[in-house]
Amino acid sequence: MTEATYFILAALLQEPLHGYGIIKRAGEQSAGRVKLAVGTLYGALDRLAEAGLVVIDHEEVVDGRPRRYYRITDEGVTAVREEAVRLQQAARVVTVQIAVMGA
Amino acid sequence: MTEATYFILAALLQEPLHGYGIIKRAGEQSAGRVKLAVGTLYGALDRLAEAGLVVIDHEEVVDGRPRRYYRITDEGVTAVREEAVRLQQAARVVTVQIAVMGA
DNA sequence: GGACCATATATCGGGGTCCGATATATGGTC
DNA sequence: GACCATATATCGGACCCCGATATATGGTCC
Repeated sequence: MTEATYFILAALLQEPLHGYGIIKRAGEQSAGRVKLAVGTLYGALDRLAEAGLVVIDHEEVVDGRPRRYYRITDEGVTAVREEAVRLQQAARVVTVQIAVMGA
Repeated sequence: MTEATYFILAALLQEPLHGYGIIKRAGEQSAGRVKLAVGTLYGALDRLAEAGLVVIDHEEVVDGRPRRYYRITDEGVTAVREEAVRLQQAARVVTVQIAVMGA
């Protein structure tokens, strides 16, 4: 799983969001470090939807323009949880070694 | 930093290794999850060397074939340590939210 | 002896992903 | 009027991964 898809799924854990909302949420959750580009977002959302990790929750029309809300699926929650474990383990590989160096 | 470059740097933390040794070490450190492809390795090593995160430590000749040992630089150690922190924080973004969901 | 695998380096090309640029549209601020 | 935030969508360039391929040796297995 790429970093972009990971943060998209993470952004959707609380509630369904539309595209622009995902970008903002991902920025908030990472303290500004992650800035999803729009070109990244829509391509990644298409792939996630095809993989069944997200689905379209509902669509609204605001100011005459459509707004599409995406919802994470149970499968998506499982996938992002497993990825979090992998990231945690990857981080440990380095931190443990550096801790030993310092000792 | 991509996952491949991260695990290459992690593999070099203990001691200088040659290409094939890096592949094996990365596999060991990740309990078999990370399998660096050779095509990935040499391209990534070139980029890391250009960025100054690794340098060629020395070259040996074994059975008439050269064996090139790469060493991580201080800059490389700093970079991989910072990346470990980022991975840790990224993992937390998900684990904290899921913990709250369960509560 | 031949097949296969581990060791070992190197390159090439295809494919996937990221992301800035661009287009389009509205409403608010300065 | 200019600019920015909000909002969706697409395209192309750039970057990176990785399997395939080439080359070479030594060991194991049948």
